[in-house]
Amino acid sequence: MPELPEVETVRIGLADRIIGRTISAESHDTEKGFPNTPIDVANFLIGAKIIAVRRRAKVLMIDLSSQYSLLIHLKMTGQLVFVSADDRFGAGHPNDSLIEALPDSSTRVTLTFEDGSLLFFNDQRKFGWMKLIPTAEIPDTPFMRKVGPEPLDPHFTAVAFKQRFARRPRTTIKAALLDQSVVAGIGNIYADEALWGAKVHPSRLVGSITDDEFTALYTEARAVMTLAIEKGGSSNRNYVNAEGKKGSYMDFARVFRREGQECPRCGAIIEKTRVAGRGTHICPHCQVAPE
DNA sequence: CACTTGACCTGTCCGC
DNA sequence: TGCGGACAGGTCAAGT
Repeated sequence: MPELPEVETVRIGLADRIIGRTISAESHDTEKGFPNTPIDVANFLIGAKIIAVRRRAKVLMIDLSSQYSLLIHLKMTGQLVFVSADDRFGAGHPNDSLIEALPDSSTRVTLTFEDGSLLFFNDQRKFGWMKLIPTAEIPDTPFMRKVGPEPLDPHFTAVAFKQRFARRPRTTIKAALLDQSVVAGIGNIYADEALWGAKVHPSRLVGSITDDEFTALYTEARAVMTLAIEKGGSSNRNYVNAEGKKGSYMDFARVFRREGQECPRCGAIIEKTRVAGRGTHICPHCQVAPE
Protein backbone atom coordinates (compact mmCIF):
# COMPACT_ATOMS: atom_id res chain seq x y z
CA MET A 1 0.00 0.00 0.00
CA PRO A 2 0.56 3.25 0.19
CA GLU A 3 2.69 3.83 3.26
CA LEU A 4 2.54 6.83 5.60
CA PRO A 5 3.67 9.44 3.02
CA GLU A 6 1.23 8.20 0.38
CA VAL A 7 -1.70 8.08 2.82
CA GLU A 8 -0.79 11.54 4.09
CA THR A 9 -0.69 12.86 0.51
CA VAL A 10 -4.15 11.42 -0.10
CA ARG A 11 -5.36 12.95 3.17
CA ILE A 12 -4.15 16.42 2.23
CA GLY A 13 -5.72 16.22 -1.21
CA LEU A 14 -9.01 14.91 0.11
CA ALA A 15 -9.20 17.50 2.87
CA ASP A 16 -8.89 20.25 0.26
CA ARG A 17 -11.63 18.75 -1.86
CA ILE A 18 -14.33 17.12 0.26
CA ILE A 19 -14.57 18.97 3.56
CA GLY A 20 -17.91 20.76 3.67
CA ARG A 21 -19.52 18.55 1.03
CA THR A 22 -22.62 16.50 1.79
CA ILE A 23 -22.96 12.88 0.70
CA SER A 24 -26.09 12.32 -1.37
CA ALA A 25 -25.63 8.76 -2.59
CA GLU A 26 -23.48 5.70 -2.16
CA SER A 27 -22.97 2.62 -4.32
CA HIS A 28 -20.65 -0.33 -4.00
CA ASP A 29 -19.78 -3.60 -5.58
CA THR A 30 -22.47 -6.04 -4.58
CA GLU A 31 -20.31 -9.11 -4.86
CA LYS A 32 -18.37 -8.50 -1.68
CA GLY A 33 -20.53 -5.75 -0.25
CA PHE A 34 -19.59 -2.34 1.11
CA PRO A 35 -16.28 -3.40 2.58
CA ASN A 36 -16.70 -4.29 6.25
CA THR A 37 -19.36 -1.74 7.02
CA PRO A 38 -21.21 -3.05 10.06
CA ILE A 39 -24.06 -0.60 10.34
CA ASP A 40 -26.77 1.24 8.54
CA VAL A 41 -25.34 3.31 5.72
CA ALA A 42 -28.65 5.03 4.99
CA ASN A 43 -28.89 6.61 8.43
CA PHE A 44 -25.29 7.62 9.06
CA LEU A 45 -23.72 8.16 5.64
CA ILE A 46 -26.33 9.54 3.27
CA GLY A 47 -27.07 13.18 4.11
CA ALA A 48 -23.97 13.54 6.27
CA LYS A 49 -21.50 16.38 5.74
CA ILE A 50 -17.70 15.85 5.73
CA ILE A 51 -16.19 17.76 8.63
CA ALA A 52 -12.59 16.49 8.76
CA VAL A 53 -10.13 14.15 7.08
CA ARG A 54 -7.57 12.68 9.46
CA ARG A 55 -4.86 10.04 9.34
CA ARG A 56 -3.40 7.68 11.94
CA ALA A 57 -0.67 5.32 10.77
CA LYS A 58 -1.87 4.15 7.34
CA VAL A 59 -5.56 4.54 8.18
CA LEU A 60 -7.64 7.45 6.87
CA MET A 61 -10.55 8.78 8.91
CA ILE A 62 -13.27 10.84 7.27
CA ASP A 63 -15.35 12.40 10.04
CA LEU A 64 -19.02 13.04 9.30
CA SER A 65 -21.64 15.34 10.78
CA SER A 66 -23.61 12.21 11.75
CA GLN A 67 -21.02 11.55 14.49
CA TYR A 68 -19.83 8.60 12.45
CA SER A 69 -16.53 8.28 10.58
CA LEU A 70 -15.43 6.36 7.54
CA LEU A 71 -12.24 4.48 8.34
CA ILE A 72 -10.32 3.46 5.24
CA HIS A 73 -7.26 1.27 4.70
CA LEU A 74 -5.85 1.22 1.17
CA LYS A 75 -3.61 -1.82 1.79
CA MET A 76 -1.57 -2.59 -1.36
CA THR A 77 -3.56 -1.18 -4.27
CA GLY A 78 -6.29 1.04 -2.84
CA GLN A 79 -6.99 4.47 -4.28
CA LEU A 80 -9.27 7.33 -3.25
CA VAL A 81 -9.86 9.56 -6.25
CA PHE A 82 -12.01 12.67 -6.23
CA VAL A 83 -13.71 13.80 -9.43
CA SER A 84 -15.25 17.27 -9.38
CA ALA A 85 -18.49 18.15 -11.09
CA ASP A 86 -16.44 20.13 -13.64
CA ASP A 87 -14.28 17.07 -14.33
CA ARG A 88 -17.37 15.02 -14.95
CA PHE A 89 -19.26 17.45 -17.10
CA GLY A 90 -16.49 18.83 -19.26
CA ALA A 91 -15.28 22.15 -17.86
CA GLY A 92 -12.37 20.70 -15.89
CA HIS A 93 -9.57 18.39 -17.04
CA PRO A 94 -10.76 16.67 -20.21
CA ASN A 95 -7.37 15.08 -20.86
CA ASP A 96 -6.95 13.30 -17.55
CA SER A 97 -7.17 9.68 -18.61
CA LEU A 98 -7.54 8.13 -15.16
CA ILE A 99 -10.36 10.42 -14.10
CA GLU A 100 -12.02 10.07 -17.49
CA ALA A 101 -12.01 6.30 -17.14
CA LEU A 102 -13.68 6.14 -13.73
CA PRO A 103 -15.44 4.15 -12.54
CA ASP A 104 -13.43 1.18 -13.78
CA SER A 105 -13.15 -2.53 -13.01
CA SER A 106 -11.33 -1.82 -9.72
CA THR A 107 -13.95 0.60 -8.39
CA ARG A 108 -15.53 -0.83 -5.26
CA VAL A 109 -17.27 2.15 -3.70
CA THR A 110 -18.58 5.38 -5.17
CA LEU A 111 -19.75 8.30 -3.05
CA THR A 112 -21.76 11.05 -4.73
CA PHE A 113 -21.88 14.55 -3.26
CA GLU A 114 -24.75 17.00 -3.56
CA ASP A 115 -23.01 19.11 -6.21
CA GLY A 116 -22.47 16.07 -8.43
CA SER A 117 -18.82 15.51 -7.56
CA LEU A 118 -17.70 11.94 -6.83
CA LEU A 119 -15.27 10.05 -4.63
CA PHE A 120 -14.12 6.65 -5.90
CA PHE A 121 -12.58 3.93 -3.73
CA ASN A 122 -10.71 1.73 -6.21
CA ASP A 123 -8.82 -1.39 -5.17
CA GLN A 124 -7.52 -3.84 -7.71
CA ARG A 125 -6.50 -6.53 -5.23
CA LYS A 126 -9.45 -6.03 -2.86
CA PHE A 127 -7.32 -6.14 0.30
CA GLY A 128 -8.40 -2.66 1.35
CA TRP A 129 -11.40 -1.91 3.50
CA MET A 130 -13.79 0.85 4.48
CA LYS A 131 -15.74 0.86 7.73
CA LEU A 132 -18.36 3.19 9.15
CA ILE A 133 -18.16 3.48 12.93
CA PRO A 134 -19.04 6.10 15.56
CA THR A 135 -16.30 8.74 15.66
CA ALA A 136 -16.08 8.50 19.44
CA GLU A 137 -15.30 4.78 19.24
CA ILE A 138 -12.25 5.11 16.99
CA PRO A 139 -9.72 5.21 19.84
CA ASP A 140 -11.19 1.98 21.26
CA THR A 141 -10.73 -0.07 18.09
CA PRO A 142 -8.18 -2.88 18.36
CA PHE A 143 -5.96 -1.24 15.76
CA MET A 144 -5.84 2.15 17.45
CA ARG A 145 -5.14 0.52 20.79
CA LYS A 146 -2.09 -1.32 19.58
CA VAL A 147 -0.60 0.95 16.92
CA GLY A 148 2.71 2.64 17.71
CA PRO A 149 3.49 6.37 17.78
CA GLU A 150 3.48 8.63 14.72
CA PRO A 151 7.11 8.88 13.61
CA LEU A 152 6.74 12.46 12.32
CA ASP A 153 5.14 13.75 15.51
CA PRO A 154 7.41 16.62 16.64
CA HIS A 155 7.26 15.28 20.19
CA PHE A 156 8.50 11.83 19.15
CA THR A 157 12.16 11.57 20.17
CA ALA A 158 15.06 9.31 19.19
CA VAL A 159 15.03 7.87 22.69
CA ALA A 160 11.34 6.99 22.43
CA PHE A 161 12.00 5.45 19.03
CA LYS A 162 14.66 3.11 20.41
CA GLN A 163 12.49 2.14 23.37
CA ARG A 164 9.65 1.01 21.11
CA PHE A 165 11.83 -1.80 19.76
CA ALA A 166 12.07 -3.52 23.14
CA ARG A 167 8.85 -5.37 22.27
CA ARG A 168 10.54 -7.17 19.33
CA PRO A 169 13.89 -8.23 20.81
CA ARG A 170 14.76 -11.27 18.70
CA THR A 171 13.49 -10.41 15.24
CA THR A 172 15.24 -8.66 12.38
CA ILE A 173 15.33 -4.88 12.34
CA LYS A 174 13.44 -4.89 9.04
CA ALA A 175 10.58 -6.96 10.48
CA ALA A 176 10.46 -4.65 13.50
CA LEU A 177 10.36 -1.52 11.33
CA LEU A 178 7.42 -2.97 9.41
CA ASP A 179 5.56 -3.83 12.65
CA GLN A 180 2.89 -1.15 13.06
CA SER A 181 2.76 -1.68 16.83
CA VAL A 182 6.40 -0.57 17.11
CA VAL A 183 6.23 2.63 15.07
CA ALA A 184 3.29 3.59 12.82
CA GLY A 185 3.33 4.08 9.10
CA ILE A 186 6.61 2.59 7.87
CA GLY A 187 6.27 0.10 5.01
CA ASN A 188 8.56 -1.75 2.63
CA ILE A 189 9.82 1.22 0.63
CA TYR A 190 10.72 3.50 3.51
CA ALA A 191 12.09 0.67 5.65
CA ASP A 192 14.65 -0.10 2.94
CA GLU A 193 15.41 3.56 2.38
CA ALA A 194 15.89 4.29 6.09
CA LEU A 195 18.07 1.21 6.64
CA TRP A 196 20.31 2.23 3.74
CA GLY A 197 20.50 5.79 5.09
CA ALA A 198 21.50 4.51 8.53
CA LYS A 199 23.94 1.94 7.05
CA VAL A 200 22.17 -0.90 8.89
CA HIS A 201 21.69 -4.29 7.26
CA PRO A 202 18.00 -5.34 7.33
CA SER A 203 18.83 -8.84 8.63
CA ARG A 204 20.51 -7.53 11.78
CA LEU A 205 18.70 -8.62 14.94
CA VAL A 206 17.08 -5.83 16.95
CA GLY A 207 19.16 -6.74 19.99
CA SER A 208 22.39 -6.08 18.08
CA ILE A 209 21.51 -2.54 17.01
CA THR A 210 23.57 0.11 18.83
CA ASP A 211 22.23 3.35 20.28
CA ASP A 212 23.96 5.30 17.52
CA GLU A 213 22.38 3.08 14.90
CA PHE A 214 18.92 3.55 16.42
CA THR A 215 19.49 7.30 16.37
CA ALA A 216 20.49 7.12 12.71
CA LEU A 217 17.44 4.98 11.87
CA TYR A 218 15.18 7.46 13.64
CA THR A 219 16.69 10.39 11.76
CA GLU A 220 16.68 8.62 8.40
CA ALA A 221 13.15 7.26 8.71
CA ARG A 222 11.81 10.72 9.49
CA ALA A 223 13.87 12.41 6.78
CA VAL A 224 12.91 9.96 4.07
CA MET A 225 9.20 10.10 4.87
CA THR A 226 9.23 13.88 5.14
CA LEU A 227 10.87 14.11 1.72
CA ALA A 228 8.37 11.59 0.32
CA ILE A 229 5.43 13.69 1.51
CA GLU A 230 7.00 16.73 -0.21
CA LYS A 231 7.26 14.69 -3.41
CA GLY A 232 3.68 13.44 -3.19
CA GLY A 233 4.64 9.88 -2.27
CA SER A 234 5.99 6.95 -4.28
CA SER A 235 4.24 5.45 -7.27
CA ASN A 236 5.42 2.02 -8.34
CA ARG A 237 2.29 1.06 -10.12
CA ASN A 238 -1.07 1.63 -8.46
CA TYR A 239 -0.67 4.49 -6.07
CA VAL A 240 -2.26 7.81 -6.98
CA ASN A 241 -3.31 10.81 -4.93
CA ALA A 242 -6.81 12.25 -4.57
CA GLU A 243 -6.48 13.88 -7.99
CA GLY A 244 -5.53 10.59 -9.61
CA LYS A 245 -1.89 11.72 -10.03
CA LYS A 246 1.28 9.75 -9.27
CA GLY A 247 3.93 10.80 -6.73
CA SER A 248 7.59 11.30 -7.61
CA TYR A 249 9.54 9.99 -4.61
CA MET A 250 10.75 6.97 -6.60
CA ASP A 251 12.92 9.39 -8.60
CA PHE A 252 14.72 10.14 -5.32
CA ALA A 253 14.92 6.59 -3.91
CA ARG A 254 18.46 5.47 -3.18
CA VAL A 255 18.00 1.68 -3.09
CA PHE A 256 14.34 0.72 -3.42
CA ARG A 257 13.81 -1.03 -6.76
CA ARG A 258 17.32 -0.03 -7.82
CA GLU A 259 18.97 -3.46 -7.83
CA GLY A 260 21.76 -3.64 -10.38
CA GLN A 261 22.41 0.11 -10.13
CA GLU A 262 25.25 1.82 -8.30
CA CYS A 263 24.92 2.79 -4.64
CA PRO A 264 24.79 6.62 -4.67
CA ARG A 265 27.11 6.67 -1.64
CA CYS A 266 29.87 4.20 -2.49
CA GLY A 267 29.25 2.95 -6.04
CA ALA A 268 28.82 -0.72 -5.14
CA ILE A 269 26.07 -2.55 -7.01
CA ILE A 270 22.75 -2.60 -5.16
CA GLU A 271 21.32 -6.06 -4.50
CA LYS A 272 17.81 -7.37 -3.96
CA THR A 273 17.24 -10.08 -1.37
CA ARG A 274 14.42 -11.31 0.83
CA VAL A 275 14.10 -10.35 4.50
CA ALA A 276 11.02 -10.76 6.71
CA GLY A 277 9.25 -12.25 3.70
CA ARG A 278 9.56 -9.04 1.71
CA GLY A 279 11.65 -7.95 -1.24
CA THR A 280 14.58 -6.05 0.31
CA HIS A 281 17.15 -3.75 -1.29
CA ILE A 282 20.62 -3.18 0.12
CA CYS A 283 24.05 -1.86 -0.66
CA PRO A 284 26.28 -4.85 0.21
CA HIS A 285 29.18 -2.51 0.96
CA CYS A 286 27.45 0.13 3.12
CA GLN A 287 25.20 -2.30 4.98
CA VAL A 288 27.26 -5.05 6.59
CA ALA A 289 25.46 -8.37 6.89
CA PRO A 290 25.36 -10.14 10.26
CA GLU A 291 27.54 -13.23 10.60
C1' DC B 1 4.63 -14.82 24.62
C1' DA B 2 7.54 -13.90 20.26
C1' DC B 3 8.19 -15.03 15.80
C1' DT B 4 7.41 -16.88 10.99
C1' DT B 5 4.64 -18.30 7.34
C1' DG B 6 0.66 -18.55 4.49
C1' DA B 7 -3.55 -16.47 2.94
C1' DC B 8 -6.21 -12.88 1.11
C1' DC B 9 -6.85 -11.11 -4.61
C1' DT B 10 -5.74 -9.51 -9.31
C1' DG B 11 -2.51 -8.07 -12.67
C1' DT B 12 2.02 -7.97 -14.67
C1' DC B 13 6.45 -9.34 -15.81
C1' DC B 14 10.02 -12.67 -16.86
C1' DG B 15 11.85 -17.00 -18.47
C1' DC B 16 10.97 -21.04 -21.09
C1' DT C 1 2.90 -15.26 -28.54
C1' DG C 2 1.57 -18.66 -24.99
C1' DC C 3 1.97 -20.42 -20.37
C1' DG C 4 3.55 -21.04 -15.56
C1' DG C 5 5.53 -19.06 -11.68
C1' DA C 6 7.14 -15.31 -8.97
C1' DC C 7 6.10 -11.10 -7.35
C1' DA C 8 3.65 -6.50 -5.92
C1' DG C 9 3.21 -0.49 -1.45
C1' DG C 10 -0.13 -4.62 3.94
C1' DT C 11 -2.02 -7.03 7.47
C1' DC C 12 -4.15 -11.11 9.74
C1' DA C 13 -4.88 -15.82 11.27
C1' DA C 14 -2.65 -19.64 11.83
C1' DG C 15 1.34 -22.38 12.91
C1' DT C 16 5.86 -23.38 15.48
